[in-house]
Amino acid sequence: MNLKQLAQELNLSISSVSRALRDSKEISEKTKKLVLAKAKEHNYHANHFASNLRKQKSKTIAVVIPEIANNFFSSAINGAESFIQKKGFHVLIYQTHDDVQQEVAIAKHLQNGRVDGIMMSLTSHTSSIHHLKEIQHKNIPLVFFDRVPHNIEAPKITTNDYESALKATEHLIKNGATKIAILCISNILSITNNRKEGYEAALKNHQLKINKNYILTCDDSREANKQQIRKLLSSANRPNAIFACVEELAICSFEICQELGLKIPQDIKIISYSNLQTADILNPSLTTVTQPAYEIGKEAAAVLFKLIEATANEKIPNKEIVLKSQLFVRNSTKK
Amino acid sequence: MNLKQLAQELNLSISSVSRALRDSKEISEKTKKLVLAKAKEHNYHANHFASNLRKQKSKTIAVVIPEIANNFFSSAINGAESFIQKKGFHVLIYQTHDDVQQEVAIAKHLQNGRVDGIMMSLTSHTSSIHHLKEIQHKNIPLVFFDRVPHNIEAPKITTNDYESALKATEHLIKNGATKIAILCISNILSITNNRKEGYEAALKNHQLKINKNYILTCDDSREANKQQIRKLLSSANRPNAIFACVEELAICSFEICQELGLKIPQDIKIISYSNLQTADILNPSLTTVTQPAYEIGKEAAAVLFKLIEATANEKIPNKEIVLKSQLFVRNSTKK
DNA sequence: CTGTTAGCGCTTTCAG
DNA sequence: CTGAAAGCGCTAACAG
Repeated sequence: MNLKQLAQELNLSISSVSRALRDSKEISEKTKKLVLAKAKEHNYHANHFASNLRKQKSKTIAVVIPEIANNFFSSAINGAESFIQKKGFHVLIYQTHDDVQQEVAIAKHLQNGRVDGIMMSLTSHTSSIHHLKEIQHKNIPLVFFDRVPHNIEAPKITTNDYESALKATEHLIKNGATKIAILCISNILSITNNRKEGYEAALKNHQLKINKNYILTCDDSREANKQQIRKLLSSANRPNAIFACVEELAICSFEICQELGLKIPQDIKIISYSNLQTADILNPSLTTVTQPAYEIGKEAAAVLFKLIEATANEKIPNKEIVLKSQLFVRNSTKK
Repeated sequence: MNLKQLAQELNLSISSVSRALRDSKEISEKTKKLVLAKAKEHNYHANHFASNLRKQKSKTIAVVIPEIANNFFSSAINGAESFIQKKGFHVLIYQTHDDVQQEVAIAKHLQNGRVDGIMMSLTSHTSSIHHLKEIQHKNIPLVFFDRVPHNIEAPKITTNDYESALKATEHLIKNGATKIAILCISNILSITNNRKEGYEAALKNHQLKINKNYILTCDDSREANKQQIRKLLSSANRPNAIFACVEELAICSFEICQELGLKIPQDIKIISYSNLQTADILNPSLTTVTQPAYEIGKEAAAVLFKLIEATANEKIPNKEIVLKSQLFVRNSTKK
């Protein structure tokens, strides 16, 4: 069922029917009703591709993230969607699985014009930004969030990793920790660097030495990470606290502690960046620093729409918006 | 940059360029190379809408789920995507937020032909299936997973809720539970009914009476649910075990236990259906029954592609495929 | 208020 | 092997 057939049945021209369906004020109420009724009767829905081709816009936004089965990103999507939906747009989700090649492939694909805007969070290994520049050259509005590139001009929404890490580390120090290890992920990402810097600043502020052996850089291999942590926690000079940059590493640490018979928090305190909303309930010994995932997604979407709705002559500043993380200590926040 | 412009620059016809780009064997290797080089130079990408309009297919699949920020569904999407991507298709995700109206709106929207197939998991309140029938009438391949309707002919992928609930309840009984409560969600959903039936069967098998007061039907209001559980656990005849049909209800129970000073598992044992992969690590006192979320998504996608790839005369049976859940007891499964 | 018409950019016969 | 041309279904400028 298409416009042509509808028009024939109604003895109207295609354009009148089209206009009636789109509630144009050039059409009389009477015809509108007639058309609407017929359309409903035949369960007519305008072809998406034809109208998009004609209008050169799709009312859809692409969200590119490393992994969907990740509490942070799924919450961020939720925030983004809440905004996008209000605008009557749709969401197309692409996962890179933290693989640069896939990120590049997706970036190429998105140049075909199927979306009106793109929200992106990079893989841990993205260093070349050629594929991102290409998108910008095609004038497709582009906003980065969380895992953002530092060498490209574009709006970026991030959290204050530095400050949060500093607070988290200080929390450990205040609770008696003296030898604090940090578990990082890939150090290409700015989030890792910021978190590490916050950690180091906290140590300095409290006259604690930075011990290189206490700084672990982990990767995607769970077993290798556990081995590193095991070595650290079995060593003569083992730390009495751990700051995990991501939850996965905190969980690995839990397992190693159990393996080695170390008690939490007596023998060793653990604090973690976490986006598993229920983590603190499921495990009272885990103190967490929580990123406002939902808000980041929502804010990124809001900025993206500013770009989309901006007229050609208007210029939106490419500033970085920094949202605050929350230190979430179970004892002090629960009644 | 479009075909026309490319053709002009190359002194070729539009159709030749189009063919070359799609690697047609009607084109000489020489011209192909020329075309490919030019295309790359100009960073050309075929317009998605134009080619879809022409070909009447989009190589994209819609996945409709209640909520993305939910471990089960995000894992299911992951499984689906792994399959869909291999086929060179894309994924369009729609959230209903467990709202029937939104589900209907999405179903209507998807009739515009923007996707080649649909995977769907219903809201807890979907009872009318008119909007689902409409999709079928438009001959858009449709597959249901997890939250499936019982009164419509279509492929459905589910887990064996009955058997899993039975095993979970028996696990409690074997560990000394005699008064077992069940926390259900909306009883329109077949999953709830199956889980309840499994629970009841286990009780019968062990000569335990079914106590109506021990069967709670919860809804979307966290506070109301907690109030119900609080009442149950403060009552004179309080149960010594709980089987939670969803994790959220287990977490509520934890909180109430803490509030009332009940010890787990001494005073009360809790077992839960759970899809939070890390739940057992984060909380050793929680025994879980885990659905194979990833596999469900993957299987649903596989079945959907059978429908998509089936020729008109072929018929794919609309049978329900049941995947097995896993009982996940920390002590017995960890080394 | 309604109709005619010219494309949007691409694929695909059909004709050479 | 290459080109001309029709048309996917819709929208919007233009004409009445």
